[in-house]
Amino acid sequence: MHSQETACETCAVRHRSVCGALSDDEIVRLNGIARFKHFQAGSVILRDHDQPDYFANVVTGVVKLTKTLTDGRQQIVGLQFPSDFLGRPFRSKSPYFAEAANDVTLCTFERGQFERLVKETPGIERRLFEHTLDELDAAQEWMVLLGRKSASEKIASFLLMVVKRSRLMGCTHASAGSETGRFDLPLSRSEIADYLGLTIETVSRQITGLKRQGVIHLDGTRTVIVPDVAKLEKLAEQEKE
Amino acid sequence: MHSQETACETCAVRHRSVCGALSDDEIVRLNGIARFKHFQAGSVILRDHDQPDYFANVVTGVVKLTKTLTDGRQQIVGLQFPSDFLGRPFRSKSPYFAEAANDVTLCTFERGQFERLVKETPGIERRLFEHTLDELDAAQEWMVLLGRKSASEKIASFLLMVVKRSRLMGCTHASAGSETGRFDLPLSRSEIADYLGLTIETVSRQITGLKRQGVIHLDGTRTVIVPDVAKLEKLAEQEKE
DNA sequence: CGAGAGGTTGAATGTACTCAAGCTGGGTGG
DNA sequence: CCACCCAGCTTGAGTACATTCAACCTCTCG
Repeated sequence: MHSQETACETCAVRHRSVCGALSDDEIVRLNGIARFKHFQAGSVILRDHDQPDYFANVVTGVVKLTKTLTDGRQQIVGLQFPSDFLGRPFRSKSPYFAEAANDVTLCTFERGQFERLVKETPGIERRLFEHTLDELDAAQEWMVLLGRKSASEKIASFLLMVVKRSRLMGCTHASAGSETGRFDLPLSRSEIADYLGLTIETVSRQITGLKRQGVIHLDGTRTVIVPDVAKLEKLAEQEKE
Repeated sequence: MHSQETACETCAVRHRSVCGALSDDEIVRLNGIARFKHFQAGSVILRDHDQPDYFANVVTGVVKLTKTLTDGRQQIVGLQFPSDFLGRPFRSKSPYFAEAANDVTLCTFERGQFERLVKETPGIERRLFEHTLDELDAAQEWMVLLGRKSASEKIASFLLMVVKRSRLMGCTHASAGSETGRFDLPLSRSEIADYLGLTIETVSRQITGLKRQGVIHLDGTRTVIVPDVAKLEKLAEQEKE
């Protein structure tokens, strides 16, 4: 892990991230306290119950947030994609463990400096609030998945979510009416299991099932091709309305 | 459901709710736009995908927030107790369906007026933000429960959560070292099932099990006595650390 | 007293889990 | 270059936990 200078003007996630709120001269100030940090897959970003010493935007890669029971059972309680914010403002202890799911680049802001900047720039706080609301929406949708969906619906919903988040960064193609997607899974089978409240074997079986049905194709074990996203949507059992 | 005047000075939840942020003269302004509304058990407070026309603090009773799949499966994604806030600021549509679990009193603020007040009183926005962070923490803890806990652990965790929330309003007694609790369940068996991702029969069996073990006593079907809270905690399988 | 909602209990079933073996592909060393 | 190793993944067989289906209980209300 090493740090380097940033350049907000050319930042790929600027408009989607909390920085989208800032005027040009505010960006200059932020630029002053921002540092890129790189993490390779699997490395720890934030220990639970620790006081984090920086906040961050995810620039590339995916960060997984996990909680663990005393006997070791794990649950992923959130995935942070590029443009998502990392860290709980106004909270001294992190409620979860944050880890790089694949290679990750963060745009970090030293805690004290960032908090000062937030105080002087009301637009940022509002933006942080909006991001927190998005996170809450995502968590509550996931509660429906965890509590009420079958294994196959869980897998379909998960793939769908990854398609949608990848699409934001431009990886899907609308071809002849039906949408097509091709993307890399940011998680291993066992991590998918921890995200969906399943075991690794069940995840594997369900993915194999979707492959047999022709709903997805696999290239290797991580790359997924979805010939018809609508078909996947039907299997995911969406929310009412 | 009917409305009536409020008196913030004597409000039981004032210091815990978002109003805790306000100075005396701000409270006077808020008092001007606040109206109590009563809902009897089972009545609809907020339809999903509707634009709500007011925000509210829960004053008494419990509000359940549910999401429903197209085929009717339900999941409760949140319970709002006295002092909790109801409504998503900066969002036009409610992501969930809100219903009075038991008889409920809300302290409501008409949408437009409240948004104006928030704009002029930065302390309120911060307070709303803090409440949203609490809600997010609760949601992510519940994800662990839904994804990774067994039926008996789920029931124990649920009872424990109700004990803790009831204790805040003063319903437990510390007697001779071990804590004792006596409280009414705000939910029916079938609602508990929808909160824990179980069926009503499983909920019933697990409660019977706890009763047989002597971990809880029942007075009627809704009133629970917990002779030793610590025993319940052991069965709930807490989070690490 | 009968009806009905909410709750409990029992028996059978099924979905996802556990345990175990086997496969695959990338990396290492002889 | 090939053999080997190992982690990650897949597949199979048997099991367990929660579900489903069904009957019955209990309390309240008309």
